[in-house]
Amino acid sequence: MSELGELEPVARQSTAELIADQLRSAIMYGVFAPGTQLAEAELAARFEVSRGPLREAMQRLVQEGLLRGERHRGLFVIDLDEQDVADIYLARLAIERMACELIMHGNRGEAVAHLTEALTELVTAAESGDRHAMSDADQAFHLALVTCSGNSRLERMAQTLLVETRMCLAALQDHYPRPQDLVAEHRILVDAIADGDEERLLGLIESHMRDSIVRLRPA
Amino acid sequence: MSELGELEPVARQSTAELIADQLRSAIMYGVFAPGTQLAEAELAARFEVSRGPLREAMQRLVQEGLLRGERHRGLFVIDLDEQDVADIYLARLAIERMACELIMHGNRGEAVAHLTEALTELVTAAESGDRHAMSDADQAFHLALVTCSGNSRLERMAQTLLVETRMCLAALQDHYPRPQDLVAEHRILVDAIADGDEERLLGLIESHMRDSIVRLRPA
DNA sequence: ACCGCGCCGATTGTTGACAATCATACGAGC
DNA sequence: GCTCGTATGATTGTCAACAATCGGCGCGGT
Repeated sequence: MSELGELEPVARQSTAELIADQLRSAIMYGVFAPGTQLAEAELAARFEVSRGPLREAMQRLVQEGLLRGERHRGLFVIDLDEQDVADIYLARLAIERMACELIMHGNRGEAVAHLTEALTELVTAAESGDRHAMSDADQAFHLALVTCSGNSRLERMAQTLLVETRMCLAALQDHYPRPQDLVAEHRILVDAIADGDEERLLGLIESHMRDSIVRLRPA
Repeated sequence: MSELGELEPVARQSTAELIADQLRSAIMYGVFAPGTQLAEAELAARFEVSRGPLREAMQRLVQEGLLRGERHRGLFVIDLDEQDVADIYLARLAIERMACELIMHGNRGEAVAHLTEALTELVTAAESGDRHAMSDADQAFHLALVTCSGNSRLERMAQTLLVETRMCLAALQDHYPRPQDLVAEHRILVDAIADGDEERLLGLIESHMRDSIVRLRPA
């Protein structure tokens, strides 16, 4: 074979991780609305596993902060108030700002490549007018941004925060910007990176987040 | 009774959370060195619970990134290389920097009060010369800093990062600054907050983290 | 009518047993 | 002598049953 280096250990996710991914996705898209109780028996039956692995998966989400547990009563999807919205976006700002700095002082070229691709997806979604697809692309863009920083801890944190962001959008009637504005907002980010203009980039990210907070304020 | 508002719901932690806290602490202090496998049967016997709750607790730590799982093989404490050290401190910088900003634009007085108390503990520890106590106080100070920001998500992230920080210190022969320097480093942070000098504060936090990275470099 | 009490179904918490997989040691074959 | 295949013990993954707790209902008392 031509290259031997790209051989990776065969991915073996644990059952708990598989289930956690599905649950996280369901929570993210609002399949389980905030405050909803997750009944063990019912979910276990649906996933066709026993309650053991399911409980392991749910404990992961508790640790992640997506579920809140009341002893002997059950696990519930967290509810998000205005304070949470602000907390989430400010935490994202902290993470993504650092990611931007790392990108600017790291492999900028690769980041531009990946983000340009993510931006293309966003444009496609915007043209389709599908809000769901736009949100997906938006989320993917920001995750790509953090991934490009090369800091796996930032990436993990961003992942959770993006899920919570999506919960806000689902819960708060999706106060989303116009498609063309959404694209423009992200394009200028890529441009700033490509131009190597760190100061501008950091200002843009900050506006991006702070604007989102006020946009979602009058829930 | 004089005040009724301070009544809190009786704390009912789940068994998984209790166990997770103990395990996290053990990992943090290096009781389980990086790379060590956590044997279920042995730990379950030690905690005097069955493997069920123990596994739930361990899944929490996996989600937290403190354990790495290999299917059908077991769970292992993550190992930390030089890259991880940098990742951890830069992630901390992201979090704590934002915490500083929130404090400066929020309830500065309360923050100064809490941090001054934490600083006092640090001084006491420094005077005792006990490295362990100094690390504890150092960690408590930084956690207090993030807690004062009032952002629970930042707080949760900081908690995990501080555990990892401690792992670095334990693994890398505790390349720790001199006691008086440690105290000074933190005192100027409190001073900057008290003075309301945000720019200085942010610069200090950044130095604090970046210096730590280079200090731990020649492992 | 209202409050307290106790019962009952339902759900969560926990356990021990069973199945599947892995790591190691041993022996056969080349 | 080395490699490959196999048996074995140990550990993880999964499950179904048991125990404990919760929420709601009805009953009796005041």
